[in-house]
Amino acid sequence: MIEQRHLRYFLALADLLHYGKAAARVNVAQSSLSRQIADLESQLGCQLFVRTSRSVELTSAGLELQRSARVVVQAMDAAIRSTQAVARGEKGALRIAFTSMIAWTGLPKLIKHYAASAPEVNLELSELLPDALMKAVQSGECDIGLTFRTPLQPPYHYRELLHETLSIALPADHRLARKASVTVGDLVDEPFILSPRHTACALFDSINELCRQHGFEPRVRMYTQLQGTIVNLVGEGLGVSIIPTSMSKSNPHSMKIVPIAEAPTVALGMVWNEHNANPCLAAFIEAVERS
Amino acid sequence: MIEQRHLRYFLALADLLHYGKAAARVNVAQSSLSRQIADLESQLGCQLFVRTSRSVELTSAGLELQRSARVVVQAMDAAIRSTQAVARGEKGALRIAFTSMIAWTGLPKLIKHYAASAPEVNLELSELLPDALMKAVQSGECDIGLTFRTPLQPPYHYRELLHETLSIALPADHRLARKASVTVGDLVDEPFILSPRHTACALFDSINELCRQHGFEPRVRMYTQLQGTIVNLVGEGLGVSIIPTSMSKSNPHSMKIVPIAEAPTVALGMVWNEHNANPCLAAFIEAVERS
DNA sequence: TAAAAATACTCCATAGGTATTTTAT
DNA sequence: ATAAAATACCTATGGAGTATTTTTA
Repeated sequence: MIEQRHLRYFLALADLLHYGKAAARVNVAQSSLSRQIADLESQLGCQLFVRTSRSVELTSAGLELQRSARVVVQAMDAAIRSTQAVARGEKGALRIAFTSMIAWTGLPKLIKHYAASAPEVNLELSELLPDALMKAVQSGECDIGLTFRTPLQPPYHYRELLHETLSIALPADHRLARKASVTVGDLVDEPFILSPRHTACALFDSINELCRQHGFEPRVRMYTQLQGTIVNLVGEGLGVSIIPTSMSKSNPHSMKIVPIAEAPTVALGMVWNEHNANPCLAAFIEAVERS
Repeated sequence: MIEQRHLRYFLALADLLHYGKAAARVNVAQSSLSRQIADLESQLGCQLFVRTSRSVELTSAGLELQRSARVVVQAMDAAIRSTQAVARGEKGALRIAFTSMIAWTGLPKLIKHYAASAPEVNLELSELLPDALMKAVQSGECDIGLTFRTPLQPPYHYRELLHETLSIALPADHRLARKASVTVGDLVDEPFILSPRHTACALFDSINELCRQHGFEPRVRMYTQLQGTIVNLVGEGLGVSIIPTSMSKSNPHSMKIVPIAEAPTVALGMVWNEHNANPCLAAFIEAVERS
């Protein structure tokens, strides 16, 4: 059977046209090269070289093999490289799911940083609500989820990436918006617009805790899943809310954003399944740890 | 070092996803295949399969290798095939030289026959005068020469392919053209138009011999190298000639062609150098022998 | 005669085979 | 309990090395 070895030896000899030098190039003794070339010729059933004791020349068949053997060894080289690149997570596809509000936080920067470090990885992004996102991570439909803090059991993992501060969001023409300072305590009796607990558990609990510290339970007039929708509804004057500060970018003119004295935060991070064998996932996690 | 063997075994396993069946396909024991795959994985430095005792599955790296390894083995296959095709003279280039008059004889049919049997061989045809043709064969500028009979010493060879009968060529309005029958003897005192001896030795000698049999030496009024030119000059009434009969096709209306009783012929054939290593040459000679 | 390819001979690494063990269902 | 992969162990092919012979310019 003709092996890569035969072709490598052959190419060295075809290039140098000297058994001794060609043998040195491929790091074997002259006799070994001689026998491998003879073996190759006998397997092909034709002469590849015309040799005298003073010169070695390619036959036309040899010339043809030189051309085509180069293709073979290059293909082998490329196969090894690309396979290793895939195994290292430098090539392939990574499916990232994120809750819609993530797009307004610092996480896009993180994805951008990863994308620059892995230019041959195709990213498939999908926007999902937090509970659908967890299902997607669990089912393997996506490799990484970017969402609110979510305590998980193995084989699922959560890794915290950043904290978003929370701010009070008031309609621009709200009576409180004219006051010099507003605190969470001022929101007693105000109608809240929030995401349901199952949609954004960590955020919901933070807000609830905050209100309880000021001695009241928020009166929730509307529940809606997307943070972007909350911002719009507040802007329309339908209520107040406590939102991740960066969400204010979404609708800056119709709202007043008031920082909160206690500087409460909501934690954001990534979730994944440790049994997910996509090498790009490990590379992603590593890239995130380095940045 | 990763060899073709590794890839062939890998492709079998990637295809069948079962060590026993894959081993059977490549005709080795299950244990051999198992160790070769393990060796391949260790040389690549990555897992190619996820195996349990009940199932074998490709990893993403394995999937990439399956794609790229197929390319490698196909390239190897193609390299072997094309090299052997060149060695058998089924692929490559054959440089054929011929004296101009050959184009009017039966030899084009022979070239056509060969060309059909060797569709991947590029033919490079060149028209040369007989002496230039011999030089081209000797220098290796061309592989085959089609010309008049030429006795040669090794390493050069002449092989006779066909005999062209000779005919008397008269201008259509010549006084002899009106006679019921014409023989070579009638050409005494007529001005001949011939090729110089060095240009078409065999033809020149045949004509001379013919005239001598009729008791005269031809009076050559004009020498010109190309047979086509002779035919035209005869047509113009500048003299008579004895030409290969098939040349009459070149200028049929202004000439009278008269068969010669003795049916003399001029021999045509091919010449080549036995040291010429172009495999297409051997294939050509063989094709000519078969036809 | 001298440079270089081919060959003779030896050694040992490893591909391949058989038999057995391990593993997960 | 069973199917299937991995492993242990053995054999022998053949790749590689050294030394020598052959070849031809």
